[in-house]
Amino acid sequence: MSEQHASSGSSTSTRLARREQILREASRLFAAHGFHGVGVDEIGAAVGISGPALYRHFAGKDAMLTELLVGISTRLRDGGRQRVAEAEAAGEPPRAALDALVAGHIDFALDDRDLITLHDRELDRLREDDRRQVRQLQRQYLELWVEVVRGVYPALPPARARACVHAVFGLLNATRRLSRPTALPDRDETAGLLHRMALGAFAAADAERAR
Amino acid sequence: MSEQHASSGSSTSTRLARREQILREASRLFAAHGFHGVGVDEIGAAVGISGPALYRHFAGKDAMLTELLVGISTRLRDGGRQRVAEAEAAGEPPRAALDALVAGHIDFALDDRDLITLHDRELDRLREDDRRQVRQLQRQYLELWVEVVRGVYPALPPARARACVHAVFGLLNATRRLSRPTALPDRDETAGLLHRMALGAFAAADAERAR
DNA sequence: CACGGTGGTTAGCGCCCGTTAACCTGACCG
DNA sequence: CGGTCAGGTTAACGGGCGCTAACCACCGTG
Repeated sequence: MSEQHASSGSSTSTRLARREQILREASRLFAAHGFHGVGVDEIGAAVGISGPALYRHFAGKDAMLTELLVGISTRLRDGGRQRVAEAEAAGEPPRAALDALVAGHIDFALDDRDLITLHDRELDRLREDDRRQVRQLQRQYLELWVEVVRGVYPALPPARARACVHAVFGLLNATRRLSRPTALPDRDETAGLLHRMALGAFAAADAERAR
Repeated sequence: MSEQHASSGSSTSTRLARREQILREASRLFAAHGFHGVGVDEIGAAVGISGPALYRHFAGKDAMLTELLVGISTRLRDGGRQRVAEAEAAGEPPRAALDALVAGHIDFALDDRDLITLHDRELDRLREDDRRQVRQLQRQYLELWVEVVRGVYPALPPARARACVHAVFGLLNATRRLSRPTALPDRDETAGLLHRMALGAFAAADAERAR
């Protein structure tokens, strides 16, 4: 309401930077200790301010988690849609769209590990209406995948395709577990490995149909 | 200390049943709301007693989570070892041992969904020494898989094999997400699908070596 | 029949947490 | 130069939490 006429340039930019800084640290802490395991004082300390000062930027602790989850779900869905649209506009075969989806998800999982963790761990900590919104975004992202997968493997029944996509999400999101301690051997190498494993899993799921 | 001479038969059995009942409900609640999101009164209410009565059976809330995580990790490791030993004793090829591992893990993931959830979500809520114990059990289970996988795909370097096993764990553990709402189409069908996807992922990981 | 132990109960304590209140400061602006 | 306001501070409050204390009922045994 009161941000229509952004007054001074520098103050606005610093304010936005502070907000993003808080969100980044909050996502790190939530991913490490769980939403209920992190106190507001802890989040404040992580950005150099202390405790209640966070309420100058967010309505409350819940609001931070909500913004994180809505943001990540939206980015995943929109990024996926854009990649699929680009592949289709280029007149490429369905396989190329699936490649683009897989590559995009892997980039996301490798670059924003904390957010991926929150994304499938802390959904139930949201208020009812926010949870519904995030779930809708997640479902739209999933259905996008299902359509593309069924384009590549038309014989796969929808329910089974949905299960496959869930399973591949699990495979790709396992990134958070492996690259933590082992100082990932090489980013591109890991990405390529995950990419081929995901495609191999889909292919094997389709092969099952012809048993 | 005081349990050497188990006195009355019936009281012992009911006591053990009550303990297991508590653990079952606690795992369900922890999986649903997170360790910090569940109160002891809530756990007590789930088994028909109220609040502090739990302290007749467990030293505290932490002890319940510890027992759950140690139990599941031990079961996974020992079950895996037994299956591999049986396959090798029968003189079957390495592929059979991998099949047995995959099938065992799928059974576990389908039958004990809550425990699988806790297993990779709430590890960091343990006290330092307990966490180390659970992590060691998990690592032994993982290394068992790595050995078997390398038996099937000898050209796969160890570090990469380890990453593959992590990824496949993620794929198999994604069960918890899919069978919740969709009233899983059919248990055996789901198990078969996951089984083939896991094997397909491994095969694709090996194929990458020959790029 | 007294009695000890097992497994409950309710009351309450101390602590921590999310949030609000009241106050302060420094930058920008008329 | 005075005023406004964004963005901090500390103090405090209310509630919920894990856990302990104190008490009690039942039940099998000497």
